[in-house]
Amino acid sequence: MPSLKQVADKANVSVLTAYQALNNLNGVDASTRNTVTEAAASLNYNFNITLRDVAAHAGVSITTVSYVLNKNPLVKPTTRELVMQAIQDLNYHPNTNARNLKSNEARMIGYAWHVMEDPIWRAAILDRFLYDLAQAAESYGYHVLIFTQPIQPGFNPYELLIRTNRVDGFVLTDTSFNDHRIKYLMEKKVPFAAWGYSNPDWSYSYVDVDGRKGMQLAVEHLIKRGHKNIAFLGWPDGTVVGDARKQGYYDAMQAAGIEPKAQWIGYTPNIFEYAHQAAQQILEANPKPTAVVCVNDVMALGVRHYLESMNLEMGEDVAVTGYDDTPVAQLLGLTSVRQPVNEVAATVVDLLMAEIQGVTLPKKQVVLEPSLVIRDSSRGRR
Amino acid sequence: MPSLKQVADKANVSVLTAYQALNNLNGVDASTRNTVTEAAASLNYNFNITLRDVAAHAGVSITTVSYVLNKNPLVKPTTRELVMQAIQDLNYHPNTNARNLKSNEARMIGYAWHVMEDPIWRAAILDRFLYDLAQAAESYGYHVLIFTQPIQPGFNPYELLIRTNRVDGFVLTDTSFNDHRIKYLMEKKVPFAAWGYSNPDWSYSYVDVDGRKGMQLAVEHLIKRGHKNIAFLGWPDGTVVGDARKQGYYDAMQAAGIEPKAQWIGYTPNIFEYAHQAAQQILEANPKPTAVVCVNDVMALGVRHYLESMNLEMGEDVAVTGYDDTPVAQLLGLTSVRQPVNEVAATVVDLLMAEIQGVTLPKKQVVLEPSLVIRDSSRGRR
DNA sequence: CTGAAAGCGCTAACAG
DNA sequence: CTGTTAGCGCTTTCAG
Repeated sequence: MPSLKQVADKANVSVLTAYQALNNLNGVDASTRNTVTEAAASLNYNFNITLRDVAAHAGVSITTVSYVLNKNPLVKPTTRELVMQAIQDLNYHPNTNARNLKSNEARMIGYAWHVMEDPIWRAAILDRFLYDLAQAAESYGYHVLIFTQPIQPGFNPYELLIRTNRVDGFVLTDTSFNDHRIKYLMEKKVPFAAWGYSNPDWSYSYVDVDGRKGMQLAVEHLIKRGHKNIAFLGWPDGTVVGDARKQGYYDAMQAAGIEPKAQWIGYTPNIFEYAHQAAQQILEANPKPTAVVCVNDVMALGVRHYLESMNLEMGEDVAVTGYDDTPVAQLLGLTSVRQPVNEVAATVVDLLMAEIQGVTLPKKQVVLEPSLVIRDSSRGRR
Repeated sequence: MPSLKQVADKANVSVLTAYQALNNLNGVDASTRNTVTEAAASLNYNFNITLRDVAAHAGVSITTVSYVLNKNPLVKPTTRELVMQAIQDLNYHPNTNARNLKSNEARMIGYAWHVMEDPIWRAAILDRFLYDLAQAAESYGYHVLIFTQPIQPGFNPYELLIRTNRVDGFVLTDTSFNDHRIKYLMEKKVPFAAWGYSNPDWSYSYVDVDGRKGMQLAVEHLIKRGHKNIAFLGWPDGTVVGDARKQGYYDAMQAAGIEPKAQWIGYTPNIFEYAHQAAQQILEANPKPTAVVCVNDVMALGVRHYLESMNLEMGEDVAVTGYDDTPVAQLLGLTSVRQPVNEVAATVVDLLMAEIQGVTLPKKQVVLEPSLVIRDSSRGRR
C-alpha cells in the first residue's frame, strides 16, 4: 500500500532523494539515508517502483505516465520528456503481471518438444529453432515458455497453460498425421501455428518445408554427378515427413528416366543400427547402387558406418546424402538437405501472432524451400 | 465487468446452464442456448470463468473458493467438495496473471544460452539440459522462459526481465571467469543459480561437475588398458572448464608415476579443423603417444579426422577419449565423459528456488561427479 | 492535453 | 468455518 511518495513525505525529502537513499546510490548523505530507511521500514514499504511513484516524482497523474509508456500521441512533448526523465531517474519498469491482467493477455507463447528417438535431430532442432523462435517472439514483445509434455492421460498441459492465461498461443513442431494436439487446439479454438503439415483436410496455420523438393535436390545432384543407380533409405510408410521425402526420390528418378529397382529401396525405423543393416541389404542389390539418399542424417550415418565396416569410404566408393544438415553432417562431411530453420521460426511466429490477434491472413499455410549443402560424401568419383 | 451469474440471471437460467450454453456443450436445448447467447452479447460478456462464477455456481463466497484453490485447511470438507464440483462443472482455471500480481511473483525462471562456437555441445546441452530444467521447474509449479542475449550495449535482458516481474530468477550456464552476468546479478541481489563455477571468491549458488575428476577417469581408464604415452588435447589456458580438465590429466598421470612429455600437450581453440592439426603435431611426438584424451568431443572428432586422413583407425591404432558424451560420441563409438545433466538441472533449480524464497541453504555450492562412458574408441589393442 | 476513477481476477486480513 | 472488503499495478473510459 505505501507509495514511495509517502515514504518521501514521511522523511521530508523528495521522491528522487528517497529513491536514491533506498537504493544506496550516491548523492545522499548518511543521515538522510537513515531517515528514509526508517520511514520505509515503519511504513512497511516494499521497494517496488510503480506508476504512482513516477507520477509523483514527475508531478503528473498516473494516467499521463501510462500514456507515455504506451506511446499515446496525446501527451504534450514537454510532459513526455518530463515523464521520461522521471522514469529514468527511478529506473522504472512496468509490471508485466499488472499489464497482462488488465489486458487479459500473457505475451507469451508456449512451446513443448517431444522426446524423440532421434538424438541428433532433436538436438539440432532445439538449438537452432528454439533460438530463432525466441528471437522472433521477442521482436513482437513476446517470450517463449517451454514446457514438457508428460505422458499422463487426463492431464493436458496445453489446456492448463492457455486456460490459466500463462500463454496466448502455442507453437508446435514434429507434427504427425492426425496429430491429437492439433485436433485439440483447433477444436478449442486456441491460437497456434505449427512447423509441419498434418491432415490435408485440416485448415490451420502452418509452415512446411517442402520435403519432396529437398529429396529431389539430392537426387538431381547425384544424377548430375553421373550416378544412375541411386538407392533410397527411408522410414516405414505413414509419417508425413518421410512419405514426402520418399515421393521426392521417386519424382526425381522418374524425371531423369531412371527406373528405381525395388531392392534399392530400404525402410527402417529411425535408428542408427538398423540403418547399418538396411544399408547392407541395399548395397548388395543387383545392379549395385553407387549412391544412397537417406531420409535423414541418422540414417546416412548408419550407411556410413556400414561402409566403414566394409572398409569402403563414403564419398569415394559410395555417395551418400542425408537430410536436416545437423551439426554432425557438417563435422563428417556429409552432403545434406538444409531446412531454412530461421525463416521457419520467423514465419511460424508471424502466423501465430495473426492467430492471437484474430487477424485472418489471406494465406495461413506457407511452404518454404530447402536447399542442398554439398560436401565430400557426394563429391567422389562416380 | 459482467459475470457469468449476471448473464445467467438475465437469461433466467442457472450458472451451470449458462456455462453449458455458451460452450456448446450438450444438455441445453437450442432456444435456451439462444437466450443465453443473446444475454451474453448484450452484456458484453467475455467468456472468462472467474472465481466469482465458481462461487456463484457453488453458492459460496469467493473467499471460500480461493481457500479451496490454495488448499487452506479451514474449509469444511463438504464445502470443499461442493466447490471442487463447481470448479469441475465450469472447467475453471485460476488466472495466473491475477494471482501473480497479487503475490508479486512470476512463477517463472529465465534462461538464456550463448551462441557458442561449439555446435555439438551447444546442441547437446540444449536438448538434455533444457528438457530437464523445464521438468524440474514444473515440479515446483514454475515454468522456464527462454530468451536470447543480444550483444547490444546498454540493453540488459536480465534487468528487464526481473524488473518487469517477468521472472523470479535466472539459471545460468556456460559460466566463465569474471562472468559479467554473475557479477551483475550478485550486485543487484537478483536470485539466480548457475551450472558452473566462476571466481573462487564469489559466493553464489551453483552446481559444478568435477572436470578434474572426469579427466582423471579417462586417463585412469587408458592406463588400465595399458597405455602410458597419453597425450592431452585442450583449449588455451584461461577457461574455467578447460583448466580443471587439464589439471585432471596431470593429476592422473602423476598418480600413475608417468611424466607427461611437453610435446604430448596440445592447445587449440575449440574448432574441429584446428584439432585436426594439433593432433598431427601431438602424434608426431617422440615418444609417440598411443592415446589422446581430449577436452571435449569436438576435439576428439578432430583427432579422429586426422587419424582417418592417415589411414589410421581410432580405437585400433590410437585410443581417443572425448568429454561431454554428446550424441555424436554415441554414434561414432567415442569413449567420453558424461555429466549427470539431469541431476545438474534438478539441483540448479533446487538452489534457485531457495534463492527465490530467501531460504539460506547450508550448502549452496554443489559438486557432482561425472562418469566415463566406454566405447570402441578406447577399447582396441594397446 | 491531463486527471479521477473504475476495475482486470485474485489473495488475505479482518470480522463475523 | 465463511463472507466482506481492500487492494496488487496497470489501462482506459469519461470529464474537465
